[in-house]
Amino acid sequence: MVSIKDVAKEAGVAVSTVSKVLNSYPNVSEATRKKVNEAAKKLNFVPNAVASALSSKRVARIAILMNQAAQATAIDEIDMSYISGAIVKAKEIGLDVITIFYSMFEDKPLNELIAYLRSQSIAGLLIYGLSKDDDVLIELVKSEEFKCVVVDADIVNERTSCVMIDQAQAQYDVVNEVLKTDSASRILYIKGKDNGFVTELRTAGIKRICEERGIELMIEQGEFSEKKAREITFAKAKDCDMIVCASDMMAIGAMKALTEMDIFRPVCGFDGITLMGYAGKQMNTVKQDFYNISATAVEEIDRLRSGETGRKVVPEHKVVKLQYLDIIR
Amino acid sequence: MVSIKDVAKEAGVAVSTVSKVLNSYPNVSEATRKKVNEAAKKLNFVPNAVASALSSKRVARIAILMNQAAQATAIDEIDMSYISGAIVKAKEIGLDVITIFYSMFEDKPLNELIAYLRSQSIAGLLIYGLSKDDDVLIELVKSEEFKCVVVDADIVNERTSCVMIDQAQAQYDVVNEVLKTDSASRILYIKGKDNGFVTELRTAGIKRICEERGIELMIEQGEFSEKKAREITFAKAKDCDMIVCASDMMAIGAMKALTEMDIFRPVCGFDGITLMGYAGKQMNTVKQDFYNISATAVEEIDRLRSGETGRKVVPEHKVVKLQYLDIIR
DNA sequence: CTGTTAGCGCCTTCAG
DNA sequence: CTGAAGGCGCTAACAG
Repeated sequence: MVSIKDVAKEAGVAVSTVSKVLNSYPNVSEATRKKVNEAAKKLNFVPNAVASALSSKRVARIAILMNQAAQATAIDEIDMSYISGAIVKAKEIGLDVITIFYSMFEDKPLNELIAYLRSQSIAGLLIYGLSKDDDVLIELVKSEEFKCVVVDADIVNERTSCVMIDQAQAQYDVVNEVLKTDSASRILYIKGKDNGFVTELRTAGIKRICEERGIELMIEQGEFSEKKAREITFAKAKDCDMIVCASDMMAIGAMKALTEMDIFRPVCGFDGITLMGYAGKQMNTVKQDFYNISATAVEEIDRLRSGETGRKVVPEHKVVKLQYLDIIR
Repeated sequence: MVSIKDVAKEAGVAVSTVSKVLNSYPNVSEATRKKVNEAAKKLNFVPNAVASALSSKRVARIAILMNQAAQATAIDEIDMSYISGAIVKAKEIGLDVITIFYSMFEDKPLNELIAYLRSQSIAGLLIYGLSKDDDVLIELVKSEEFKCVVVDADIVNERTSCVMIDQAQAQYDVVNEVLKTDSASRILYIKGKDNGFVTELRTAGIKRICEERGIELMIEQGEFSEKKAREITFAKAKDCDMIVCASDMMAIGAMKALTEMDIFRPVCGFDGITLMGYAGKQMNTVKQDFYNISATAVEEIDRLRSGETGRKVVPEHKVVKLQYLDIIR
């Protein structure tokens, strides 16, 4: 392995000078800068990021914490978008990224998690898919041991920002959109798990529009589960004239049930995943841009790293109509 | 930050002794071992993996190279399984993992990629989704600059292993399975892109079974694209009595076309993704266990790291019948 | 069995 | 503007 020392020798300068060139310090003459660069190129020198981090005590390493089961699921599209958005943006900014599934620390106590993260010289955490049940993780965030950015959970403190769309408004908007083409007097709303951070927010959104329009609202708890939504739809669809679901997977379940029952009700989902196209011919949904949300989260962690204090970031959302033909590529 | 030195002082021993305890060297008395551990716990000491790596020159860091577009797709389930399988197994073995999308190095020359990997002290590479067009990556593997494990591409050399199921046999098996319940005299085979490493292998599999059974075979190139498969099906389905696709996405396209045409043909896919359940009521497929394939790949890279030479690893495959009800959870 | 002593490769004052 | 020297936190001979 060719080191900074070899480059120094080759260029006929001191190692410190090479280091300065590498880190583009201002006070180096153009002549020596050139000499050093040429020597580096000639020797095919590659700086060692590990040594650099150790020496400078400047770690630019963040961890992506995901709530991913070992089992693959059909909604991995969301997680995958989160991951790639984060990784690409992080590389752009010059941050090193490691991905961690928090199922790997399932029964482990908080201090073990912290120890692992510290041993890995993690400077910041990006947390996805958090629910109110994840005590250890929530403690972790609240401990303010690390700079954190939490996606889709409303936690903010000195060292923690959160990134989430305006859930209530989004739920309002998607229903508003459907009501432009379909009328409703009784809506069946299949909400998410009570331990989800977004459940109440979305529920508030649909409540508001129903009140405004004088629409009757039946709320059921679908656990974010396709199967549960399917069952609920079987039981309740006949009593309503529109079905609104707090997630795409539940919307798919509802759609399948309607197909089997052979009745029609407008249905809308929430996440805007490609998979929606397979559920039926057409469906309204909030289109969340997970890739960009994740990129935003990385920018936010960078901001925290530079000493700024935590805040709430609210990306834009859109409402779209997904149809089968949209997704054929 | 509390370091090994602080622990040494607290325990009243030398730093080297602490180091030995940490790395569980044999020649340390039980008494001092205990002293050190207590001191470490008391000071809440966490070893610095970066420093350790630098000092020992023993880097246990691998990179996952993925061919993932920025755009999310419906088949992310596969990539996600690959990623989680690799990360979980790597943590088990004690390997550090970073994920890289090779789209990030799209137009960059080989040496830049190598420089990046070297700067990150990468000891081994896990490569997924490689096609024959990826010249730079193939060069990278052939350069033997890093230990590599390539998934689903038949490249082996001194420092490179590959992991892939027996593609020909799998394609044979799935058709064989369908033929147990449906007879066919003319099969439409929608194969993958010619630049794919598995395309010819799978094609060989179906050719063999058709020859054995005296079944006529029509082969079309579907580019692994749902849309293309759909078009092909529209054009050719009437001339055949069974459709076999070299990927699930193409099978879904074929299924959709059949539905629209309102005709029935047995269809089979290849990957066994959940999404298949949305395409139709029932479909045969090769069930690849991506999670475990990826875990196997990590084990293989660990083996290479320990000095063994490259080889080909062939995991088991299964044939299953996927139906909508299977996937409801 | 334990401690001393060099580094790993790089960064960073501080003199010159 | 450049170089010498002292670490960063840890490991690895080598003595003792």
